[in-house]
Amino acid sequence: MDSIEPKKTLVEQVYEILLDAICSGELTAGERLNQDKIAARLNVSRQPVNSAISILKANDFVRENGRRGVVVTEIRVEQYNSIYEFRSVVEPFAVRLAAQRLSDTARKEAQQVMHEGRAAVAAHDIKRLLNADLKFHEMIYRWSGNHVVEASMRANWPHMLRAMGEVLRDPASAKQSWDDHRRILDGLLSGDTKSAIAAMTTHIGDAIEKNRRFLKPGN
Amino acid sequence: MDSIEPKKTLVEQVYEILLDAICSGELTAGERLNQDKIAARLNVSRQPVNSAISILKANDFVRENGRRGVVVTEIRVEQYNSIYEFRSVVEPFAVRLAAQRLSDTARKEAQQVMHEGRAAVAAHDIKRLLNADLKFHEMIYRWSGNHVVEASMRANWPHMLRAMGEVLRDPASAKQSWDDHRRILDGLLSGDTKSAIAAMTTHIGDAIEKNRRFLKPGN
DNA sequence: TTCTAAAATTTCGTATACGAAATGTAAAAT
DNA sequence: ATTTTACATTTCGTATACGAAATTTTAGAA
Repeated sequence: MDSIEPKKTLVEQVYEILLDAICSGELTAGERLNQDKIAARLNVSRQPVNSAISILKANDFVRENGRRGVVVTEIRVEQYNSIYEFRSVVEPFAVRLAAQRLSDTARKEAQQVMHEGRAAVAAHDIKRLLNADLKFHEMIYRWSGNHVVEASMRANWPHMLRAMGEVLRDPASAKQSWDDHRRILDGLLSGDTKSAIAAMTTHIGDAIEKNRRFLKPGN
Repeated sequence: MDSIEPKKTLVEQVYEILLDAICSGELTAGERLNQDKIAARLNVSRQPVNSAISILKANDFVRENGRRGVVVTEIRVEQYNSIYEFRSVVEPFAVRLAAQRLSDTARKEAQQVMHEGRAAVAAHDIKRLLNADLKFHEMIYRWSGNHVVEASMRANWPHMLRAMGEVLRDPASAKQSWDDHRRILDGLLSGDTKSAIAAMTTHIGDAIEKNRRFLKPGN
């Protein structure tokens, strides 16, 4: 029997909708958020919208306008560099931890995730690719058994989504990415931790390189 | 001329007050937060309290009760292990980055922070020690020039505060801690990056060891 | 007394109301 | 025509109001 799902409040729903809109680019950087309009659009009162925006602000997805209300926080290339610099240490670390703590169901789970990833590559579906990518890395974080690793990366992922769409539009990059994923999992599941870590390091290094190429500086 | 101070909203003020109460132990783990009482206590309406609690919930400082309202999230020893495991990689990394990006004012800043740290040790003042410790590590994060490192550690710091008080109550530990800090800064400022990183690694390793001794399992 | 069920009370999420500050507009003064 | 100033409008932060769900209390039945 499954545990009871905790019915989401309007605040949480609004938060998720707004965050998704920001990450997908529906709300562009610098764009102002009008509480009345959002409330009307979502058919709720202004109150849950106001609360949701407070959370977005606390998590740095929007910032004070100075004048009135808030605007979507601009992301600078510098911030992507920071995220990738961070990942270049944390992701291989997660692999190292995962290697020590692999569970019995890992192999089955890995198969499913790889399958979905390959399908997304074949389908050339950006949204699906982003989702599959998230699933892969979240799986590694989970396997690491370290909740702080999970939480820290989860905090950064929405920011990354805003850039990854660009990179994954290139089919060759998408395929390369899942070849890397394959190599990481092979290493992990065969007990060859060193090569798994090396594969992850390369994977992130490549991602940095691609971002540098696809993202124009000055953003 | 200084820029205009961004007057804090009630929501932000309430959030900070509640977070501080949680970190300092004034609100204990498992304790329920009553919106009406908090609002009355702080002389505000329930509305900003409600918003602040939404943020606390999103950041995992409180959790749904199941019955009514929210309670302060319990911290398990396992979570401290996760935080320290995380720090054992991120903190030396921050030192490595800081070494590459040291600014001109670093030496002066280091002196001030060390001075305050020594004073706090001498004064046997826990609150002051916690604050000085935070200041030291925040300085390193800042020097790293990586905002994600800064943000990730800032997210974890409140959780850590809840345990650090215990450890720093031991004067010997407090002194040891600032001897470590000294060694880290000496390495950084003299250009001996390797020994700075090694000192930080030792520092975190010691902290893990102390936590293991001071914190009873099962918490 | 102990159990049960209905009534009263709490307490939350959300809607609506209100005042203040910022923004927009239009008429008067230059 | 341009600038200034007074007035209207927008829009936010916060207070208050309201309904629903959970909890507690109360009262009657066993």
